[in-house]
Order: sequence, then structure tokens, then C-alpha cells
Amino acid sequence: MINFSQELNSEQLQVVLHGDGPCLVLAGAGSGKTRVITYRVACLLEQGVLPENILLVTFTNKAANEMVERVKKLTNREEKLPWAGTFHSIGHKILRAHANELGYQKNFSILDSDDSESLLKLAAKDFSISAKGKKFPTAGVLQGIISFARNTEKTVAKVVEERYPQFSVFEEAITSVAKAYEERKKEANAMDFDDLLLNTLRLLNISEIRKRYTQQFQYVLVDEYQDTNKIQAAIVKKLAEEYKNILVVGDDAQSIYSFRGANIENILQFEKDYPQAKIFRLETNYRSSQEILSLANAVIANNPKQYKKNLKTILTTGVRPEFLPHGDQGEEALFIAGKIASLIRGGIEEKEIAVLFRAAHHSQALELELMRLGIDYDYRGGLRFFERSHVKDVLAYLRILNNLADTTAWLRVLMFEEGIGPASAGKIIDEVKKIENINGLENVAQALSDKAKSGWWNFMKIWNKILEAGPGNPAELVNKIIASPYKQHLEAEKLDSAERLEDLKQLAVFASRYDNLENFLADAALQEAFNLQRQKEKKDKIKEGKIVLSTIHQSKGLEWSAVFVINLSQGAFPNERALREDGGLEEERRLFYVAVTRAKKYLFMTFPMSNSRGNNSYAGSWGENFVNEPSMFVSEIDSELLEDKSFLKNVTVLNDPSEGITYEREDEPQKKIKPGSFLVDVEDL
DNA sequence: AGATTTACTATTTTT
DNA sequence: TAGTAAATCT
Repeated sequence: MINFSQELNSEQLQVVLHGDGPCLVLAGAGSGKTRVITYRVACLLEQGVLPENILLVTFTNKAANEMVERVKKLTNREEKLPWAGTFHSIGHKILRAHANELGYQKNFSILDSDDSESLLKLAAKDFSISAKGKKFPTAGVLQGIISFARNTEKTVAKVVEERYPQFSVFEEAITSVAKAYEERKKEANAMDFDDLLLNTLRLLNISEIRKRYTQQFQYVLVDEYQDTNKIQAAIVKKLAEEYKNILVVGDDAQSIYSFRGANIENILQFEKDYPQAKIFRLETNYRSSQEILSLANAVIANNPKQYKKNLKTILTTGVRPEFLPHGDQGEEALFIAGKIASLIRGGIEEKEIAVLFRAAHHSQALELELMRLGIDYDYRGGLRFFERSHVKDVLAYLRILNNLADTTAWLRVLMFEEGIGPASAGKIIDEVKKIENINGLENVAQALSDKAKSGWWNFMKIWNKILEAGPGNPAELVNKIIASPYKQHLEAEKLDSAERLEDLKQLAVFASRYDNLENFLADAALQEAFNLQRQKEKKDKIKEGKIVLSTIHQSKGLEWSAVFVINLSQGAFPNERALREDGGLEEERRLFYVAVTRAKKYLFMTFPMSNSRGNNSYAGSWGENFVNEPSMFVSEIDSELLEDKSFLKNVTVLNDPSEGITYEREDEPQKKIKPGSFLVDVEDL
């Protein structure tokens, strides 16, 4: 038996023991909400609830896997929770079982955002008109519009009107493109990420199917509820219909995904949907020191629309957070690298240190510096494994094998054959539609020009190699592709082909966990396999910890002893583009809140006063003006809360591009410095 | 016409 | 860097 009262505080215990019926848990940052859900699940299992009767929805598959592992340990059971995962992976599981009912074939493909963008491009081709010198939105923008519309249950026209008024002349055309896109997807027997949610909801509207699942899920638990959208909220509401044991956990102050249709109002709506809902508050912060928490509270207080929370903490370190301006990004990087080295010397473990930033490319200068100093880091901002182009190439071959109608997969593998461009690729795809099964591919060549034909036969060489493998063996399939002329293609085209081939061998290792192509492809698309692998890697390297570089979005739910939030200049953070959106400033502020509340003991906020020309940096660096202003969030912090008060109080950064920056502080006379001439405090290194 | 090469520009966040 | 538009090649 688990000794709950010993391992949980009284707030947490309430939820774990009494979380039946509809429950809304308002959990502040660092209040142990993951812990509460984990223990709640363990508690249910100990009460004899069967694993398959528990639905646990988390924000990432990784979070789900970690929770499941902890539950296993707590309860000393070997069995997994079969229904733990993201909305997308759970939706997919349900859809697999009932695809036919919605007019899909069971082997449907999942389109990631690149795939759907390329399909959209095809769909948009017929509609690309320009009006009054205005250009039709790019595929990326179209995707944003259509996806947002679907996730918020608004019409495309309405979204254009509200969020993209500059394209209002194209309202009708965009609506037509959206329709054409839907048709293309259906033809390709494919679903995009939004479909995984929308179609799940459609299935649950069929009463026999709904019954089957509502009767199964005695308990429904949802983490990060503040970041769910309308569709997701509707899905869980349906699934919990029978038993009404639905427990949602969230923090409105940490809602950072509204660009994806997430809706904080879901929390308010929950209370309306279940007027009898129990409301729990977790207001004790176990993570951060009082000093850090005060700073976080001071900033978030500027967001007027909020649940009132009264976060208490039990930790006081006496160390205040620091705000540290530097000359430019290079010096910022140098400082951070030096500080990290001294923190490590001071006894803080590498894995207890993180550097957080607003956008993936903000870390570039820092990465160079860390590499130079030989500090190893784990980078979470950039391309993930399954998003690398060569991995996607290989997956595309497998997708075709699994679903011959998969247009985007075809486009991908055909376009890099010499002699085949968009036109011939289109022709081939049309020909393939006429074919009954994969053996008929030989005949496609007839419709092609001589040049395209040679490209086609090159494709067929790879294809025939793939067919040597057993169809039920994903690992062998991957290995066949590595052994095919695709390898020569990589070697000819890419300078780093050796590394890429290594990746592909890794992919074969992932694949060996599967005996079924469909499941392998689905997990790859939903990033599930990758996360499992990452966990394994972590276990292997438990001793040689690395510091973490991450976007703030990806740092959600995590914590470190020391956290750097970098590039705190106006325009970079808050992000200039985000500010243009409705409610953008509030969301950026919540993002800042998330960033600083990741820190347990030490928080450093850094700010590059200038961007050197040619440096890959943000706002203001492009024209002549390369002087930054500090982030407005910093001015929302009472100087009493910071370490170096004098600096913050009197710094004035003036726009004087030719001369550099003029600044003033209490303890020094006015100083003028040209960009690039700043010196780093040697003590810090 | 369709494929390929070259020149140029713009970078938010993600299941 | 990577994705796109324009220019050039076949």
C-alpha cells in the first residue's frame, strides 16, 4: 500500500483521495500537479480499478510515459496503462478501430504539418490569384487559417476576418482552398493532426461507438487543461459522459498555446458544464524560492483576467534573481557559458541547469560559445528526429507501401529523382490512382516523357529493393532503403551524409520495436517512439548529465535548480509578431511566467543591449538600427526583487546606431559604448 | 513546357 | 539555413 499521507501534503491528498465525480484542480506553478495525477491514478489502481478503465490525457507523449513509469513504481505493477497519451495518440487509437465508419481505410496516413502544407499547396494551385497587387497567402499562412478555424469551430471566412484582415479580399478563394484541401486529404486516405481530433469527436457522436468508450472509461484525467482547445474539451466531455468521473488539472496563468486554438475559457466552461464540480486549489509551491516566486507573481499580476491564486512557498534562499544586460548576443553567450562553468564548479549538476529562450534560433550564439568551451548540452529547440528530412524521406517510402494513395509521400520521394519535377510527379500520382495494388507500378512509366521515365526507373530501383523485405517487418524495410540507391542519393547530395546514414540506422533500431508497419508509422508521426527512445537514452547516460537548452514552450512542466532566460529584449520577448495578435501580450506574459517558474533556486535573466550586424538575431537588427530595448516584462518587476537594483533603475538605452549605446547607472557616470566593445566581467569566468 | 540552377530573403511558439 | 521566386537550361 502507498502511504499517501506521508508523501503528499494535505492539499494534494484531498485530490488524490476525493477526486471522484467532476473535479477542477486549479494548480499553481510548481504545486506538484503531475505528482497529484500520478498518485491519483495509483490510488485508483490500488482500489481495484482496471488499467483499461482509466483514461489519462497529457500534453506530450513523453509526459504520459513518465507518469506511467511512476505509477508502475508506486503500485509495484508491471501492467501499463493502455489509455495514457496525448489527445492525438488517443484519438488515433480510437480512429484505427473505426476508420471505416468515417469513410477512411484502416491504413490511413497521418500528415504532419509539413505534409499538410504540401497538400495545401497543391490544393491552392488553382486558386492563386492576386488582387490589387496583394499576394495570395502562402501555404503556411493558409494552413494557419484553416487549422485555427477547425480547432475553434469557426468558419474560415470568420478567421480571415478576425485574424488575417490583410487577406480579406481572398476570403472566398481561401474558403475554396480549404474545401479542396479536405477533398485531397480524403483522396489520399490521410488525416492531418486536426483530423485526429475532429474525427474522434465525429466518431463519438455515433451513439453505439460513444457507448462503447464511455462505458469503458470509468475515470478520465486530463493534465494541462488550460491548453486544451474546444474540440479536445468536447472529446473528454463525451468520454466522461457515463461515469462523470472527470478530473481536469490546469493553471490559467500557464496557458501558452492559444496560437493553436487553446482556450483558457475551457476552465470556466468546465464549471458551467458541471455546476456540482468539486474545486480543488493547489497553492503551495514546492519548486521555487520565495524570491523567484515573488518576481513571477509581480509580472503575471499585470494580466487582468485571471483566477485569483495565492501561491505560498516553503523555500527561501536569500538569493534574488538577477537581470544582466550585456553588450550583444555574443557577450551574453560568453557570460552564460562562464556562469554555467562556475555553477558547475560550485557543485550544481549539469542536468540541474537550463537555458530557456523564446524562439529556437535565439540559442545560436550561445551554442557556439558552449561548443567552444566544451560544455555539452542537450538541445530541445530544434528539429526533432522524425522531422529530419532524410528520416522523413525513408518514412515516405514506407507510407507509400502502407497507403498507396498517400499523395504527399509520393511527392516527397519523386521530386528528388532527376528528371521529375512537380508536373511529372503529378502525372505519376494520377497514374497510381488507377492502380489496384503495388505490383502494378511498372506500368506507370508509359505515361511519362523520356526524361521523367529515367527518374521513374531510378525510383523503381529503390522500390524493388524495398519489396525484398517482408512487409510486416519495419526494421528490415528501413534497412533495405539504406541499402538501396537512396544511399547514393544521400551521399551525392548531402555533405553530412555519414551522419544522416547514422540517423537512419537509428531509425531501423526504433523500427525493430514494431512488428507492424502501420503502428510504426503512426508512432513516428505522433513522436511517440522517439520519446520512448529518449527515455532509454537518459537511463543509459544517467551519470553524464547535460545542461539543457530549450524553448520555453518545450520547458513546460519541467524544473531546474538554475535557469537562464535569455534574449530578453523588446521584440524578441515579448515577440514582436505575437504582440500583433489579439491577447498576444497577455500570452507572452504567461510565457514569461512559465519561463521564470521553471527555476528552483537561481534565476538569471539576460539581455543583449545590441545586435551586431550580420548576427542572426531579432527585431531591430535588420536595418541600421541595432540597439535593443530591454523587455517590457523586466520593467514590470519591482527593483526590490532583483539583485542589482542600481543598474536597472537608471539604465537608459538610447538609439544612436552610429555611436552604439549610451547608458547610465547610479554608481557610474554616463557611458558610451560601441557594439562589440563590451567586456565581460572576468570574475564571472 | 518542364526541370534545374541561382539569387535572395526572412526567421514564434507545436501535438 | 531553408524555402521561394526568378532566370536559365534542355
